[in-house]
Amino acid sequence: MQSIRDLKHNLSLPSSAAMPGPPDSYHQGNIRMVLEEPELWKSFHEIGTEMIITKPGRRMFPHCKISLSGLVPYAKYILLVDMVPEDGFRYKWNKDKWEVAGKAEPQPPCRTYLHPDSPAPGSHWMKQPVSFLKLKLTNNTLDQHGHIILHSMHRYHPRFHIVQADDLYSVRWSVFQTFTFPETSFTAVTAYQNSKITKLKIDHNPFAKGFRDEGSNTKRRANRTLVDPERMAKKANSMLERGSPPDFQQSPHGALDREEVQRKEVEEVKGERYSPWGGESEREINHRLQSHSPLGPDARDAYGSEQLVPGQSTYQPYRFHEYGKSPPSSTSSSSVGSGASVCGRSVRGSFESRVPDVATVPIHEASGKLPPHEIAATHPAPQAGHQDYTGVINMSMAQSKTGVLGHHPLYATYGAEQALGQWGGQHPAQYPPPPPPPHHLPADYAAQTMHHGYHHGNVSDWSQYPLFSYSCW
DNA sequence: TCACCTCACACTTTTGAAAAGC
DNA sequence: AGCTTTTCAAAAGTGTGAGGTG
Repeated sequence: MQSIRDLKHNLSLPSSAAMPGPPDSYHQGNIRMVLEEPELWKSFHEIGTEMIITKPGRRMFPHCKISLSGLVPYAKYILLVDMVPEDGFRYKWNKDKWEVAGKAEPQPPCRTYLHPDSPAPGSHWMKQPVSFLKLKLTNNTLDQHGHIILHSMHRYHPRFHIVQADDLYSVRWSVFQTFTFPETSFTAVTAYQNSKITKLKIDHNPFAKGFRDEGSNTKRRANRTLVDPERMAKKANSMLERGSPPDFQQSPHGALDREEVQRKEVEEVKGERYSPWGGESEREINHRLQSHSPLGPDARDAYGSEQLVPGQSTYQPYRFHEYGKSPPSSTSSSSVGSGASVCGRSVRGSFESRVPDVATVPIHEASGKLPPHEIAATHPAPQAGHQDYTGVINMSMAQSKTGVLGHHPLYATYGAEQALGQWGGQHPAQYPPPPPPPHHLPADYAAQTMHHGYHHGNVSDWSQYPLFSYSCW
C-alpha cells in the first residue's frame, strides 16, 4: 500500500494535471464504523431525539460513540465530527408532534469537532470504542469556544469523518471517509419539547439522576422548599394564580400519584413507540434502518455502518447531492467523494451553492416547492431542499494543534466569508474534478464516501482553503 | 398572546490535586 | 525516593421552571 507520505507528496503538486489517480489508499475502504449503544439511540430516535443547545455549550446525550475496524494499525488517523442539517426546514412542537414551521434559517458557521486523540494510530482507534463525549452544541453564533453552532428548532445529524493523516497538516492531502447513522438525527432545542424525551434523558443520563423519581427527586424538591421558602411561596402564589396545586403542577410527576404517572409514562415510552414524525412505527424504523444497508438487513450487524451512496455521483466536484441522508439511506451512510463535498445536501445546482454571502443563501427550491402545511405532521422527505454553503476549516487552530493543542479537542471553524470567498472564483483551478472512482474499489465500498482533499501543497497558503468543501445545506 | 430563550437553582458525576500507604 | 491508591473539594454537566424577549 502506498504510504500516506507518498500520497501527500503526489497531491502536493500544484498542478491539477499532477493530481494522481486514486492511490492505493482506496484499499482503506475496509474501514468499518459501528455506532455504540444503538439501542439507546434508537429509543430516542423513535420518539424524536432532541438535543439541548445553550449559549455556553451543551453536551449531547446520548453522546456519539463509535467503534472502528479495518484501519491500518500503524497508520495515523484523524477523527472528525460535524453536524449536517437534515433538511431545509424549521420546526415547531405542536401538542405532541413536530411540524414544519417554515424555511430554515441561514446556516450558522459550520464547525467540525476533532477528536482530542487525533491523530492516533489505527490500533488506538480500534482498541476500544471512540467517544465524542466532550463535543458541545451551542446556539451562540459568536461562540468563541469552538463548539458546534446549531439553530434551535432545526434538525441535524452528526457525521463522522475518518482521515488517514500523520498530522493535521496532512489532512488536506488525505483520503477521508464519512459515516452517518440515521438514528442519530436530532432536533436542536433550547428547552425540551417532548416530555418523553425528557424522561428518557433523565432515565439514562447519570447527571440527571437527581430528577429521577427514585427518592432523590422528592428529596431534592423538599430541600429546595426548605432552602428557599420565599421562592417556593412565590412559586405557590403563581401556581395558585394559574389554578393548580403547587405540588402537582409543572412536574411531569406531581406529588399526587407520582408513581402511577411515571409508570404510565414508561409504558408510553416503551410501548407506544409513537413517532413525532408522523407515526413512524418501530417496525418501519427497523425496516428503514436495516433496509438501507447496502448489504441488507442481515449485514447490519457485521457492516452496521456501511452506507449507500452512489459512488460516481459523489465524485462530482463541489456538490454532493446524492448524499442526502434523507431518507436515511442506511444504518449509516458512508460516501466516497472528492474533497470538494462533505456537508453535502443540496437540491440546488452546484453553482447556486456558491453564493458569495452565506447569510443570504436562498433556501432551496424544495422548501419552496413543498408548502409547509403539506409537510406538517409528517417527517419531511429528507431530500427536501437544502441550502448549499461551504466552509473552511480554521487552520490556524489546526496549526496550533500540532504544536500546542496536544490532546485538546479541536474545533475547526467554517467561517462564512472564508467559505464563500474561496468558492467565489477559485475552485475550478483549485479543485479540479476529482479522478474517476477507483476501479478496484469493491462494490461495497463504492458506496462509501471517500473524500480526497485535493489542495495545493503550499502550506503557508492552505488556511485559505477548506479541508472539506462544505455544502451544509 | 405566544413561542422561544435565558438564567439561577439543586443535584449529580467527573476531575484532579493532595494526602496516605506501600 | 518513587509509585500507587485513596480522599475530597472544585468543576462541570443535568433538567427544572420562572421570567424575559420579540
